[in-house]
Amino acid sequence: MAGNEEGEEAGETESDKKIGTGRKKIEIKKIENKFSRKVTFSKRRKGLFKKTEKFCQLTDAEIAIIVFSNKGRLFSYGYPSVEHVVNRFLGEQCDDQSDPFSPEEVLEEEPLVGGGEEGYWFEESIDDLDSTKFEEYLCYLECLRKNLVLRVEELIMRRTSEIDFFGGILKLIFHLIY
Amino acid sequence: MAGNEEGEEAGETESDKKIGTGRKKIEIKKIENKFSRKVTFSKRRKGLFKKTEKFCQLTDAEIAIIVFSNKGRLFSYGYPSVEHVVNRFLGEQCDDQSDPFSPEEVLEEEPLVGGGEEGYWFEESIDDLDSTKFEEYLCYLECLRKNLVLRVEELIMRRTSEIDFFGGILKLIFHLIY
DNA sequence: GGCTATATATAACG
DNA sequence: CGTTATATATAGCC
Repeated sequence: MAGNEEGEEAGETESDKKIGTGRKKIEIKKIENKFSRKVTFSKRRKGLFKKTEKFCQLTDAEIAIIVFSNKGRLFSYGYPSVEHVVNRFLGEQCDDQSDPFSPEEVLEEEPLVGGGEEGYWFEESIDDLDSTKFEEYLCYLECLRKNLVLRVEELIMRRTSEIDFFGGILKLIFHLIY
Repeated sequence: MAGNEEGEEAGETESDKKIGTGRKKIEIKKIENKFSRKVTFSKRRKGLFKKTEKFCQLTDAEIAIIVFSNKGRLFSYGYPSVEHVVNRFLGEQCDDQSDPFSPEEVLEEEPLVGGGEEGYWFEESIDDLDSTKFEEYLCYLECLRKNLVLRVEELIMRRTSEIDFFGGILKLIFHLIY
């Protein structure tokens, strides 16, 4: 209330009423001044991450936020973790929720191969393996190929956008070889 | 200025001065009431995404934000795209960008495995194969895994554009399984 | 980094 | 979903 437009003249007898410093509305365009941009980046990034944190604490949502400054520095925050959310995101790519397909999870679970979590990553040559390990290893390779075929076919079947398709493939690859 | 403490009694002759509705400070804990949580989720998500957009427009940063509501709905925003940033993020995980690799073509050539053009696509169970074929098949699977690992690592090392990266992966997959 | 005035986001309500 | 009081974020300056 009582906003006298511009003139800020005379009669400033209040001692604890600092004037002349305040904020202006800025337009949302790239800040050209390098230094100002850096300052704004720092301040707003801090605010953004803080807001992000509050958001997921309040709403119990899973979230990932990844930022690269134009200088290339990486900042990220995630709940429960960036990787978790990113993986879930990549997994969702091949299975749209508007699709009345069977709602079973496609990625994200199943060891895929009989090797358990650690997988089979043998440094030795095949000859060094005893027959049991060898059989397991063979099964692993078998499963690798089969899963590859199945998953790729599955992905092809569904009509997702190209980029989604590729994202799913990438997730698949990592899942299978590591 | 002129904030009369509490008493808001009498003399409310201004017609366009609604009183009595305002906001309280809330504590940052999971909102237990399901409906309130949903409302807060919607409002804050909107605000968060808006802020995110302004942030990257002002500072020219690359950003990805991915949200899953506790009901499982996915929301995301990215500049230049979620996928781009996520991939850059995944790339950073294993290798720092200060590496100027040679720009030679990675894909497009080499049969990759000793199986010849037709590949090995066995319908029969392993037991039905004679020992020679079995060994060949084993070798094929071996090579499949090794090539997968090598190629993916190779692709990750090099900083090619996103679409090239995915395109390469896709070609690789088809090459390996068909 | 801290400060202050102002712009923005948003809780409680209709 | 619109409104309004209030909490928060932050531009400009130190």
